[in-house]
This record gives sequence, structure tokens and C-alpha cells, in this order.
Amino acid sequence: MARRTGGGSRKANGDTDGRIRARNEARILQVSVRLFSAKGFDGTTISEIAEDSDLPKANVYYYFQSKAAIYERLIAEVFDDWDAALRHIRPERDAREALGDYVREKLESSRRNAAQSRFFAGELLRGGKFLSRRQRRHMLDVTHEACAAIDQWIAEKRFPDIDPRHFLIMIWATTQFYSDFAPVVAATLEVPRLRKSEFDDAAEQILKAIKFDPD
Amino acid sequence: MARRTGGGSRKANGDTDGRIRARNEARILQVSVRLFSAKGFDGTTISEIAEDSDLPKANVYYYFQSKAAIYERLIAEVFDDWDAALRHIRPERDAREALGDYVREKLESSRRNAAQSRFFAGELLRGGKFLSRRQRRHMLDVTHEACAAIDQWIAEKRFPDIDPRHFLIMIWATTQFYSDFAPVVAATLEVPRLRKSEFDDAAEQILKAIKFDPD
DNA sequence: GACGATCCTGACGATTTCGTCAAGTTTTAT
DNA sequence: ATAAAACTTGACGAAATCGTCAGGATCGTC
Repeated sequence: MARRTGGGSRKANGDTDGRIRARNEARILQVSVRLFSAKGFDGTTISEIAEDSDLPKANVYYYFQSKAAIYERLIAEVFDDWDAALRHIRPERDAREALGDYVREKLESSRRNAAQSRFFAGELLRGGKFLSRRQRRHMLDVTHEACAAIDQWIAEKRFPDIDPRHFLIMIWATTQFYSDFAPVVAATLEVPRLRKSEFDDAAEQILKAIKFDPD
Repeated sequence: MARRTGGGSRKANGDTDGRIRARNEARILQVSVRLFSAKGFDGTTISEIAEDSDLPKANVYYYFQSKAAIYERLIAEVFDDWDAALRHIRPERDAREALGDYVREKLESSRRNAAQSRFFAGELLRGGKFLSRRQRRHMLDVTHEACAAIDQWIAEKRFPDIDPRHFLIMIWATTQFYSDFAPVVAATLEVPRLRKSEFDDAAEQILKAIKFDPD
């Protein structure tokens, strides 16, 4: 018997670098993020994940203990990219340049990983119950750092006197919106679906709408 | 028999103004919007709706044909308020005042009806499949009108030359964000939960961050 | 107080879903 | 070649869910 039965059965814990495991887990996760983002946690069934992955259902359970386990793995994966764009905001940089890079990168990354972005948004919309304490802590730390940078700009009169927290929320909300609510945006812009050019326009217009000069 | 059985059975269609019916439907809808917004369509069970409404499950089915019927009723209700705030944006008004009113009213209404707002956001996140053609059409018409107003401001040099569609998306995304993703916002602002004062601050800071003067 | 319309409800069937299991097959290491 | 580890899979059980039904209770009105 390859596996132990009974309560708390533990399967191979990632320490082996099995090729097949890596390939199949990746396939399952890829299919899952699409389904979860389109139909939510409860709306997605394991059978569906199995079918779309071209695997029997029992095989999915061989790789993941439960549906929740798949979901949690995805949260962890997506979370790793969460703050990448924020790193552009550093006190020594020029505000307009730094924020420009941030907006552009955020838009581009959420465009390229639309499913992940929507998946994460859905999770946050439900209150972020799946986020670990560590992950919440990390989000806060990174946010604080960015706020500190903006505060320094303000102190040096290189940026208007705006509460950095509200300002960041505004930028974050806007950039997320384009991929998370793509159908609404596409309708508003009167295009059948959003392409790269729409995202480029968005970055440009967003930056034009922000007041960069201190009063 | 009060009801017909068999396919396409039709229950009393709202033409009678039964007091009891009105009360119970309202109670069911009120409970449902909370549950749907917290757990999504598939995550919400009729039994749960029944329990929280203090009614037996069969009684819920007496008032609504199906879970989808409840959902659709809610969509229609929430949709009626969708464009209320947008009406502030009229060409003859001052841009700063009109947009100020819009932002404040949007924030306030989504604060007061947080469940509805999250419910609607969840629906749009999934692609807005429940929205009827008429409703989509209406959203577009209203958006166009607001865009036309802004375009006029721009033509008269009373507003910077920004694509009104992107600008409106930015405002809409931001104002929605505060109630739809309240836990994230609360964490960012370092308060246990959002109160009216946070929303007031938000309105003020958002308006400070927007460039109103034409170049 | 009677009689029709409206409202209420416990029990039920059909279906779907999660997750398990035991017995197979393939890969890997020696 | 061989033995262990890793992988695969069809069938299955238990639980949950949707929606129905038939009959009983209550309300409004004449």
C-alpha cells in the first residue's frame, strides 16, 4: 500500500520533486483558479476541476486533501505577487515617475493574470477569511512602507498633502477594477473586450487625472 | 386548491397587495441579500435563508419560485439605485461641486447599503450574467450622459482634458471599494471597522487627489 | 358563521456533491 | 530483475440540497 489510511492521513509533502506531481498539481491549480474566479468557491465542484484537468476525480484527491486545500494553495500563490508593484513607491524616487510605474505595472500584471486577480478580489469581497494572519500582517507592512514614502514626498513638498492611505486605496481600487470588472469596463468603453491598448489608455488617463503638484 | 400544479405553475403575481406577503417577501429578501453577499449564489442555501427568516423552507418556496428568482428580484431592486448618484453630473453645474456631490453620495449610499453594494459587486465580478439586456442598456445610457456632461466641461475649459469614461471608472471603482472591500480598507486605515467618519475622510481625500484645473 | 383565498408546514424524492477505498499500473532506484 | 514508492482509477457511501406535495390553519368578507 502506498498510503496510510485513517484520520489525518498525510500524503507526500512536497519534499520529493516528482515530475509527475509537479505537472499534475500545476494543471489542477491552473484549472481551479479559472473556475473559482468564475463561479466562486461553492459554485465550483471537484468533478468539474477533474474533468477540465483531464483527470479522474479520485486523482485530484490524491494530490489535494480537499477543495479548500486547493483554494488555500491558490491564495498563497496569488498573494506572493500582491505587493510586487508597490515596490516602485520609494521616497527617493520622483513621485510622478514612481506612481506612473506602479499604475502601469499593476494594470499590466492584472491584465496578464486576470483569473488570479478576479480570484483574489472574490476572496477579499467575502472578507478574506482564507488569508492567514501572516499574510494580513505582510499586506499591512508593505502598505505602511509605501505610505511612509508618500509622507516623505509630502514633507519635502514634492506631492500634495493627501492622506497616503486613502490615496493608495484609490489607486489600488482603480487598477484592480479594469481586470476584475472587465465586462463593465468593456461596455463603458464600447469595445467587445479589453485589449492591451485599453489598459495603456487607462494608465495614461488615470495619471492625468491625479493631482501631482503640491498646492 | 389555491395553486395550480404542473409545469409553469404561476403564483399570485403581485397584483394583490397582501400585507402578509409583503412582509414575508421583504424579510426573505433582506436576509438573502446578506447571505448572497457573504457567500455567493451557490454558497447560499434555501434552508439557511429560511432559518434566518424564521420561516420553514417550504414557505420560502411559497413566495419565490426558486433561489434564482430571489436573486433576480434582488438584482432588480439594487439596480434601481445604481445610477442615483450619477445624476449629479450635469453640464451646467460646476465640475468640482458636481463631482463632490457624486463622490459623497456614492460613498454614503454604499456605506448605508453595504450588503446590497457587495452583492452587486459580486454579481459584476462574475460577469453580470443575471443582468438583463434592458438593465445593461440603461447602465450604458446613463454613463453616456455623464460622459457628455464632462466632455462639455472640457470643451469649455472648465475641466482637464481627460477621457470621461476612464475618469468615471476611476471614481466608481474608488467609491465602491470602501464598502465592498471594507475589511481591507479598515486594516489599511488601522481601525477595527469603518464608521461614517472614515467615509467622510475618504470623500475629502479623494477629491483632493483629483486634478480639477484644466492645464 | 361560512366559504373562498391566502398562507403555512412536515415529510418526501431525486439529484448532486464530497471524499474514501481497495486494487490496479507505472516509475524509480538498486 | 526486483522491490518499493509513486501514481491511477472505477465504484461506493454518507450527507446535503433543491424543489414538491397534499393537506391543514388562518384571514377577509358577505
